[in-house]
Amino acid sequence: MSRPERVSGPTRERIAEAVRITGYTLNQAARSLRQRTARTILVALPDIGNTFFSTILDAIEREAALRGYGVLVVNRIAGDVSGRRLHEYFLSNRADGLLLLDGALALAPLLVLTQAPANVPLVMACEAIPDAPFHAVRTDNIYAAEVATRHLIGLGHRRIGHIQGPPGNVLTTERQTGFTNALAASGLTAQPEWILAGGFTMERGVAAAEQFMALRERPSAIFAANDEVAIGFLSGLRRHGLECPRDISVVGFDDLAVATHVWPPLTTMRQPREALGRLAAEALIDLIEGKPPSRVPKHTVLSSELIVRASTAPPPSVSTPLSAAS
Amino acid sequence: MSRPERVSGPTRERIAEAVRITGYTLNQAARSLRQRTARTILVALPDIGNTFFSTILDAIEREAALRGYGVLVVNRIAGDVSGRRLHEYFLSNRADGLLLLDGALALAPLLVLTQAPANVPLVMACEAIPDAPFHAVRTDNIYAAEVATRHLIGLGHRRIGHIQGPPGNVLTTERQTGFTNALAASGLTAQPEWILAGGFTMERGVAAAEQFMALRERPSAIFAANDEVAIGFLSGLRRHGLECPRDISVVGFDDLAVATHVWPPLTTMRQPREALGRLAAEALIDLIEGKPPSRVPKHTVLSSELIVRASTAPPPSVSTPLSAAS
DNA sequence: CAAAATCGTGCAATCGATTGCATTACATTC
DNA sequence: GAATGTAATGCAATCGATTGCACGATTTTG
Repeated sequence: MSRPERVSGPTRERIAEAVRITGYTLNQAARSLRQRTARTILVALPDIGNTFFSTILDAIEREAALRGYGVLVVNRIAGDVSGRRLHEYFLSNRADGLLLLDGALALAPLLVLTQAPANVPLVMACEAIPDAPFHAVRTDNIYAAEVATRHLIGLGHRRIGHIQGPPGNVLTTERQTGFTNALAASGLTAQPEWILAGGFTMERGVAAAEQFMALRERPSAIFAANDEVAIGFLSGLRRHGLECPRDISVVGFDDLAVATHVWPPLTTMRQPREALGRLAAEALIDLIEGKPPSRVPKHTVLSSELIVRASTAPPPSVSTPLSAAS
Repeated sequence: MSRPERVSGPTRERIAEAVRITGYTLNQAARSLRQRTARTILVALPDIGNTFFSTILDAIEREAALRGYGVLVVNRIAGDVSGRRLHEYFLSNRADGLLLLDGALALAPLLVLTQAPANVPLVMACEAIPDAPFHAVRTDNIYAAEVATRHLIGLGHRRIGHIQGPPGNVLTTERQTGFTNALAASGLTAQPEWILAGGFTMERGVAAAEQFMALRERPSAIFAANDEVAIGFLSGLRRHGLECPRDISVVGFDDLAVATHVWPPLTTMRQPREALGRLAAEALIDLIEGKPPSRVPKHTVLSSELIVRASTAPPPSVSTPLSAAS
């Protein structure tokens, strides 16, 4: 069944006919055993419940199905420090490759997994562990954060703060770096207390709002590490009577579907989630099926796009923005 | 390895030791082939990208992992009318059971799947196909819709409308039935044009808002089939300058995480999503591992809870609500 | 103490598709 | 026509864990 080109045309037809009549279907377990292949990829996520990831998972599943692969999911892998759970899937031959959407895992167990003798094909998506020798499909977070921050500067804001992502996450570092870069390029700096502890959840956004309200001197604009934390932040501010964008401007990151529908509609950096998922799945399956992978891990870098909505406006004191058009 | 009780204590220890030294792990493909079992369940979803489902998937994955099962996901199965894709997973022995979260599938192919000779264990979750002989874990949608509608009536609303779910979905019918029941019990009826075409997405909610704005006589309150459509509806109304709850009250359904953080925070029926997912996975795995299933399919019915937030208030004209406390 | 029952271990067959080699049939070349 | 080559088919071995039976050792029972 796996190499029909070996038999002649007529015979192939006879076989197809027999398959039709008897309703034969290939037993995947037997094939897996013999071929040492599972036609399945394992997708490891930090949190399926998060729309950001579930949309990407959607794209992954679609691409994988097209190429005849099943998709196994493991969620909340962060707790699995030793990578034990992931290892088991491969040692037991249940999956052919790993698509990793969590940059917070320990590097060592992953190296063990990808190097001889295991040699598990691995592609990281969205969150790439820095300097790790893995293929990755990601966006340029530093640059995108610069664009977001420049947007605020362009509107005339001078006191600009940042809500961080979760501690220890690559994206947190990158987005904050872009933020700082953009400020520096305009000769601005953020007070240390304007860097608010955050995370990637709405609850953390609410907490950041409390932290914000307690500030002596408040920024007039905030660049939030993602949409969820931005939405929570806005919701928290509202309880204190602050209004966006009248009192404060907020930029998010991701462009979740809900970002257009909250009030005010959120200005944000749109990440090409569909493409991220699709390309990552493609890359992984190519790696699985292809020749031995090139020694240098390839990074595919997609770009994000600024989507301007109503959550950003010139600061209260400035009536004529310096370069709002940019 | 699969029945350690067959060997004596000392021997078992020696084996454990050998496993440790050699780093042996069981080849799942070989076991699957011999045992005709995959230790994997297949979860079929209408849309992973939707938070509602992804949260449930989260719970399913957790429960499955506890019991040593992997989770394969198939998304957007609605397009697969013949059930071909689902069939293949079982014919090829890749999964031991099916957890179906989509009530919109054709019944016939599912019956073929669950009956001899295939006999695939199947549990439906959330959306149970009516009168189908399958086990199910679900909530009482009719009753919950009644509760939601009664809440509006209790606030003093008399002109109450409904945004429907997607056509052909069980939940659409059930929630509308509960809505109509509650009105009838209070001697009220909804004008036919107050029943707005909707769906389960924010986009449909925006469209429903347009439909709403075009009405001659507008309801003072709306019961929406779910939170997403409610959020889209509110967002659409805002563009026309209508304010909630001043001009209109809205009740949603599901209690998505974002429901607290939109403006105004949404009054909604909370569905126990974590429990739905967990119990469904439990039921399915019991079915897979257990004795031949009882001939009568069992429905586990969980209840939803009214969460009152700021999107509902007495109607503009009524200053003293009749029984707002209820 | 013999007979019966129980327990533990060893062994060969099995699940079903794939794989590479051996064999046969047929076409091509000198 | 013989020799060489190619294409198609047949066949047995293989992947690795499980399964049930057979056998020997040990304990229980009459």
